[in-house]
Amino acid sequence: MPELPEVETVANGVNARIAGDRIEDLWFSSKPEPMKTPPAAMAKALTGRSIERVRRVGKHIVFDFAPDPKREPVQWIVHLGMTGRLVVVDPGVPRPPHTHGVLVLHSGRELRFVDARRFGRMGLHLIEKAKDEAVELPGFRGPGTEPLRISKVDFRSLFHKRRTSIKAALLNQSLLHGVGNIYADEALFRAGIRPRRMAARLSTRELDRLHGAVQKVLREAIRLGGSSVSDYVDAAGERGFFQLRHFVYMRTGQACLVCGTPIRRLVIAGRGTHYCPICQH
DNA sequence: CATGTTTCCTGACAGC
DNA sequence: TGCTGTCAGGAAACAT
Repeated sequence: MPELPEVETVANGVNARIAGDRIEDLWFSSKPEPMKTPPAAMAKALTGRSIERVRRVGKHIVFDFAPDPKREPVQWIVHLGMTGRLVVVDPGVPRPPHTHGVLVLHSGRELRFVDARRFGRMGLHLIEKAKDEAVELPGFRGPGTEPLRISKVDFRSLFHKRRTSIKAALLNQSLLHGVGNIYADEALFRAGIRPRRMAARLSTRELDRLHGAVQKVLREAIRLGGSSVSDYVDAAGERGFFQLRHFVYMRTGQACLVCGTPIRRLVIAGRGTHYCPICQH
């Protein structure tokens, strides 16, 4: 499931392959769920555009285009949801099932959005002024704060009044953007904090430890190409390796890698939550 | 406003 | 073998 490290890996991979290419043609499936913007409007706005850069903002993938004085500035935004894939393929490769969007590029290659479960989204963002950070497309949530850039002080103030569990707060994208279920569990383990603790009751020291753990775990995961837990692959179809470094996620009943105690599972905010009852307090 | 719960989807898997 | 039921979860929509 794509969280910040997986989305970053995909965005960088797509960028490396198609930056500078031009959109010649577009195709979209008839499934309404993945479309934040009607397909006809997306096709009209994007045909002929030159792709300047592809980058990650939060869990969103943002496509920036070369300025065109005759046309309104736009961005194309893709969210991978649970099972979404964005892959660049050479001409002639058969389209797999659950393909919902295809950009046919000038080079002949295709950028495809494939998503079995249809939790992913594609949409157009009309911009008046080019904005570097914000994703304000109606229907797409604002970016919250980038966890890799937030300072210790800002991190503390994000959570210190929240009367909910720290796990739920970490998953709240209007606070921190990009942390999902895997990295919330892994960061809480590394910080030695139980997921059910109320955010507002954490000490400054604990919040500082969590700040460090979130950044460390995300950086390490980016370095390893993300976690391939279900079917995640990057833009070249390669799996990541961070799943080999998981201490708790999906390890219910298995021995804690630090103390040997069986890992426990509970449900918080509707998500499976994994922790060590000895290492985390 | 803040927080909790339900819903959308299909593939994988367990159990019979 | 093939069916049924359960589970996985990001985030919008809805409820409290």
